[in-house]
Amino acid sequence: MDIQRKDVHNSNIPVLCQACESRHRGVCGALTNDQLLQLSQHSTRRTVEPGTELVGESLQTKSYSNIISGVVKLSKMMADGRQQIVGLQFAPDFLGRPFRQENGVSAEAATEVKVCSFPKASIERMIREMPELEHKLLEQTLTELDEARDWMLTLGRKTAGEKVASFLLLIATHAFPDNESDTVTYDLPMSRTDIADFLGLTMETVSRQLTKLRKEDVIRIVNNRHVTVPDLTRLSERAGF
Amino acid sequence: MDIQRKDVHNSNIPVLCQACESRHRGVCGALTNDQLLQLSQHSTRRTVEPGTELVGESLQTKSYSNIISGVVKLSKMMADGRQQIVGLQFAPDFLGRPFRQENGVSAEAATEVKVCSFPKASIERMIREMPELEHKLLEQTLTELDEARDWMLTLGRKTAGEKVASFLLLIATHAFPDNESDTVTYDLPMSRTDIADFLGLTMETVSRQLTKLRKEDVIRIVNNRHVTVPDLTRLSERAGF
DNA sequence: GGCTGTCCTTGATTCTCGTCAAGTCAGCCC
DNA sequence: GGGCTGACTTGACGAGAATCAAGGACAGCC
Repeated sequence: MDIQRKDVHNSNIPVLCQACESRHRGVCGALTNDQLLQLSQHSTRRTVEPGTELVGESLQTKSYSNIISGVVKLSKMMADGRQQIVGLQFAPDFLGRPFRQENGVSAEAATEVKVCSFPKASIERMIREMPELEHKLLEQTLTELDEARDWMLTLGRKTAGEKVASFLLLIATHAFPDNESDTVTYDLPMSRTDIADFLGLTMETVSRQLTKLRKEDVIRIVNNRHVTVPDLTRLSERAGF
Repeated sequence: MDIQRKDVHNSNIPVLCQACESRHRGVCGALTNDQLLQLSQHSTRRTVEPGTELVGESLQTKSYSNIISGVVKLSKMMADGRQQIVGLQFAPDFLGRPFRQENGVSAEAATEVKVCSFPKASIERMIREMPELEHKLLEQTLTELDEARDWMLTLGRKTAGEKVASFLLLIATHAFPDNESDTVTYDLPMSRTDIADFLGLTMETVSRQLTKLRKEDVIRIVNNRHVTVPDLTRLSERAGF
């Protein structure tokens, strides 16, 4: 009976949304099935290649998106070309700056990324009608602010070695948020150049520090991207904790 | 008549709130006079000396505050004592991390600071009842996130000289948000050590860069703290813009 | 197989900023 | 006045990361 009820229940949920993380951990969790249905009629799903610009400084934001899978990098650039990645976003994060145009931040797919996009107007109307949706947004924004401040400590006060270890640790924890074990394997979502832009270093320094960690068996790397951390505690000591 | 009406109108506003910036640009703007009255009955005003800890990692947050005047610094510290200031807050900012305990950030008065504090429970109840209040909080949080990301670019990619100029510019624009003229005079709200902790530098480097800017007449300094910027455009070029 | 381009690593050198150590200056107390 | 303190400045030196320059490793392509 219970199972049947659940089936009936699920049948009200738009097909697109049925397996979507955003319904659980993301902002869509604030919506009723009816609202979800209504929104899903205006939403479009797409898969984009690494390097695709999702929110540009030029490209005016006409829509918001949920990240279904993949990693998006947010970056800022100076007039002379110096670049800094100011945040990474993972599924099921909400992408877009409500109530204001993006403050000189551009968003680009770091890996292959699946997104679900809605028109700006639909979301803004729903926000006004559904305080619970705004609450979810506030929660996510506060989390992003905490993460930004953690990273400021990394940028301002850590050595190159600690920075690289901090990055490896960040990816490890975000790729497997519920990981219990002390060992973990994953693919780096970005190039050495991107890592350098995230850490405020040069590509060469990142490479040297990775080599150092590899030689001291804190990590193992195959194919430049595939990383194994045999002992997360040891990595986290290297990160300055 | 109009004047009279305004007087009557004002008489409903709690005395404490009548001249308070938070009612205009801050979160209290979301409240009706009745709600303001209700809240003000539980609120306390106090003035604290520079150096006072307002939100500690130890000290559990039992209350939220509005900053009435002065500057508050938010900082994070590593196990070995390295410190990074991750944000500055000015009147009429809201102080405190809703819905969660502070994520290892401590808040300390940089200057003499006046705050208006309310019990955690009162605010959280009002947030549930008043979506408009939550909206204000979201607005402030988004602004803080933008500022944090701007600062990440400064920390990660600017030279010592550009960092110090960026700091002087930040204070100039926050001290006089509506300044039209190209010249401005103000007091630095913090010591060289604090500035260094904000910029990810050492005290000595900050001092040398200030001297350099002074010798090249980009700024003038008297009494270590009192700064005059004769030409904001020139300062902002030095900051990397 | 060789060719090309991209991404990454490694080495040599330079330079910015941190470290360590004096030295200056204003305020304060006696 | 003299000495003390704390905040800041200045100088000499060195370490760590940037820069400049080759040199692999690997995939795609002919």
